[in-house]
Amino acid sequence: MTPKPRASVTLKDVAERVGITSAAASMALSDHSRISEKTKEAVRNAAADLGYVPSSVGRALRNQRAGAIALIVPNTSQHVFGHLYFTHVLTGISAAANARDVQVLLSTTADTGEKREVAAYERVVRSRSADGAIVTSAAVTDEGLEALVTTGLPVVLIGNFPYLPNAISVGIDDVAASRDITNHLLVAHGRTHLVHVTGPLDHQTGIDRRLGFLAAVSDRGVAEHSTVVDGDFSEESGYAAIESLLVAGVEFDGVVFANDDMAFGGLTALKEHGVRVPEDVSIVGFDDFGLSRLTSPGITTVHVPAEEMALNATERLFDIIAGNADGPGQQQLAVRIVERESCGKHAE
Amino acid sequence: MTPKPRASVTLKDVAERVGITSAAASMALSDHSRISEKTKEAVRNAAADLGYVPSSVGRALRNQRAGAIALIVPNTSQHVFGHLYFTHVLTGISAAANARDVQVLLSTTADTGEKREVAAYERVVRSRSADGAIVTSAAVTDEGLEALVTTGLPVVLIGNFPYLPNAISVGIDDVAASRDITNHLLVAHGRTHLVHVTGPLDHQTGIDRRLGFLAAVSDRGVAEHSTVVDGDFSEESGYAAIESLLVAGVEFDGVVFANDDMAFGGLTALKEHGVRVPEDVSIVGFDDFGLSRLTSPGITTVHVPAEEMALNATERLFDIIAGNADGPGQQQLAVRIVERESCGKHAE
DNA sequence: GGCAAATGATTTATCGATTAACCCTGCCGT
DNA sequence: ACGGCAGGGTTAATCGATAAATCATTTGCC
Repeated sequence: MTPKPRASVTLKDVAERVGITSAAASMALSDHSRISEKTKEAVRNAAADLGYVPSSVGRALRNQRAGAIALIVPNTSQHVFGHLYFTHVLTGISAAANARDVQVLLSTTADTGEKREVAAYERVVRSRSADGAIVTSAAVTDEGLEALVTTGLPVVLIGNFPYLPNAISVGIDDVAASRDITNHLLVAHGRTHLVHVTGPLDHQTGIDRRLGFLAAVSDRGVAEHSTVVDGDFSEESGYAAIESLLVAGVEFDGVVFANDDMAFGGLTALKEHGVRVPEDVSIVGFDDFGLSRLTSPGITTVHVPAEEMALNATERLFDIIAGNADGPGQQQLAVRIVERESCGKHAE
Repeated sequence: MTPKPRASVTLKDVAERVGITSAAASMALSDHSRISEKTKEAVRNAAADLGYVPSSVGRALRNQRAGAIALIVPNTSQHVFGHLYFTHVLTGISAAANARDVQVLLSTTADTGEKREVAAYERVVRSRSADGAIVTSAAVTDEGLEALVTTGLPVVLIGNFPYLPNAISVGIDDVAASRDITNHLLVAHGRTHLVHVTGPLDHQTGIDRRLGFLAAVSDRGVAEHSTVVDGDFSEESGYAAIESLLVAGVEFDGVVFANDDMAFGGLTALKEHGVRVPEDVSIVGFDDFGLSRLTSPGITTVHVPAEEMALNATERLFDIIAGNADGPGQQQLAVRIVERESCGKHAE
C-alpha cells in the first residue's frame, strides 16, 4: 500500500473554501481590523470545518521563532542525578510550557566523545529548533555550557554556576542548606562526631554541600571530630563510604549524605553492620525527590523544590525570549528540612 | 580566530563567502554530482568556518517533515503510572531518536477539560511539528487515542490495545506474566489462599493482570480461596486494600499486586499489623521500575522492560515514517520474574 | 461633481532549504 | 564551422504563514 499522503489542511485550503486569498484568511484568523466581520466569521467556520491547524513549521519560518524550548540534558547528568530528579524537572517545565502553548524539546546528549558533545549543545540552538534552552545542572568542567551561554541564545540554568557570573540561573543555596541540616544533627540531636559523604566534586552541588558541612562543623568547634568521604551521588558510593568507615573503625554518631540515594546506600551498610539508625547513628540526606520517603526509617532530608525550580526557570526563559532581560540573575529558592525518623526525632 | 558564529548562519551566508548561489551551496553539501569537487571542498570549509547548521525549520518546510517525533503523554498517565515508568520510556526513546538525529518532542496534555484533551492530542500532529508519535499507555476510555490513530499519522503505542486492532503497539503479555507470577506463589511457594489487588480497570494493564491472576487460581483449583480487591496502582490504594482485608479478617497467605507501588503500600500495612513477609504472607509485585529493589524485604516482581519497549516502539515508528508498514502489528516483548525476598525464596 | 478618505480585500515579498528546469562555456567530432 | 554535449553553475519555484505595500470600491465632504 502506498504511503498515503496525509491530507494536511493548509491555510490556502481554508481560504479557497471561503473564496478569498490565503493572506486574507491569515488576517481574518488573527482578527485583523482590515477584514470584515462577515469574512472573519466565514473563515473561522471554514477553519473549524476543515480542522485547520496552523503549520508550526510555516509559522516558525516566517516568525523566526520556533515556538519551542529545549531541555538540554548533558550526558553526565543522567548518571550523576537520579532518575527522580528529571521527573520533577520535566513536570515543572511542561507546566510552564503548556501554559504558553509552547513545545518542549528534549535534548539528551548522545554519549559520544567530547567534541560531539559541544556540537550537540549547539545543534538544537543553531538549527533554530528551539527559541531558548533550559540546562539542568551540568558539571563545572563542562566547556560546552559556557559556549552555549555566550552564543546569545536565551538560556536559563537550573542550579548554581558561580563561575558563569553572567548566566541566568535558578537554584537553591546549597551551602546554607547543607550547613543548616548539619547544624540540625549537631544542635537538635546533640551529635558530635560527624561524617560527610560528598557528591561528585566536579559538580557545584557536590562542592557546595561539602562547604556547608565544613562550615557547620567548624562553627560548632567539632571539625576535628569530623570526617569527609568522597561519594558520587550513587547509592553504591554511599554504601561503600560507610562500609569503609566501619571497617576502618572510625567513630561517628551522625552522617550527612550529600543526597538521598547515598543515604539509602549508607543506611543499608549501617543495618548490615548492626548499627541502629537513629539510635546509634543519626543520618540525613538531601533532595527529597521521593526515595527518602520510602525507606525505613524514613530519611530526614532537605527538600529541594525541583519542580518549582524548573517552573521558575521556564518562566524566566520566556521572559528573556520576550526581550525582558531584567530580573534576578541568580535566583535562589527557599528549601526546608523534612524531618523523618533517620535523625532521631525531637522528643515532643 | 574564527569569527564568533552569529546567532544565525544561513546557507546564503556560506554561499556568499564562497561566491556562489545558495542553491549551489545546498547541492555541494549534499554531495550532488553537478558540483565540482573544488567547490564542494570550499563550501564545506566555509560551512565549518562559519559554524553553519541547517535550519531545521527551513528544511522541515521544504521537506514536509519535521525531523521530530512526539512522545504523547495523556494527563491521566501521570497519575496512574509512577514517575519511574516515564524515566525508562524517555531513556529508550531518546536513545533511538539520538541515533537518527531526530528531535524528541514531549507533549504532556495540560490537565484541563476533556474537550481540550482531544485538541492537544491532535495539535502536535496536525501542526506538523512531529512526523510521528509514541503514545504511552492510555486509558481504554480515551477517545482521543483512536482519533489519533485514524488520522493516518504514524503512531506507535506502548502497551496493549486489543480494542484498536489496527494500531501498532509494543507491549508485554500482561495476562501470561500475571498468570506466571501467580503460579509462582501457588507452585514454588505452596501458597493456597491468594489475594489480588488490581490496577485501575479502565487501563488495559489493570484488566489483563487481573485476568492472568484469575486464570492461574482457576487452573490450580483455588479460585474459591482467592479474593480480588480493586486498587489503582497507587501506594495508598495498596495500603488500603490490605488494611481492609486484615480488618475484615480475611485469611490469605499470598498477595499478587498489580504493580510494585501497591505492593509497597501493602507491605507497609502488613508490617503494621505484625504480619511477617514472607514468613506469614508471600507478596509479589509487577513492573520492577526501581522501587521493588529498594524495599525491605525486596519485592519479587515481574520485570517489565520499559526502556526496551520504548526503544522498539521508536524504531518501529521510524520504519513506519519511512513507509515501511510491514512488520508485526502488536509486538510483545518477553518478561522475566525477578525473585527477591518478599515471596520466600527457594530453599536452595 | 470631484477629490479624499475609509473599507476590504489582493499582490508581493520574506523566512531557509531544496530541487527541477534552464543556461552558459568549452571541447569534441565530422 | 557548427551541432552536440558535458560540466558547472544559476534561476525560479516550492513549502505555509504572514507583514507590508498596493489596489479597487464605496462613502464622505465641501
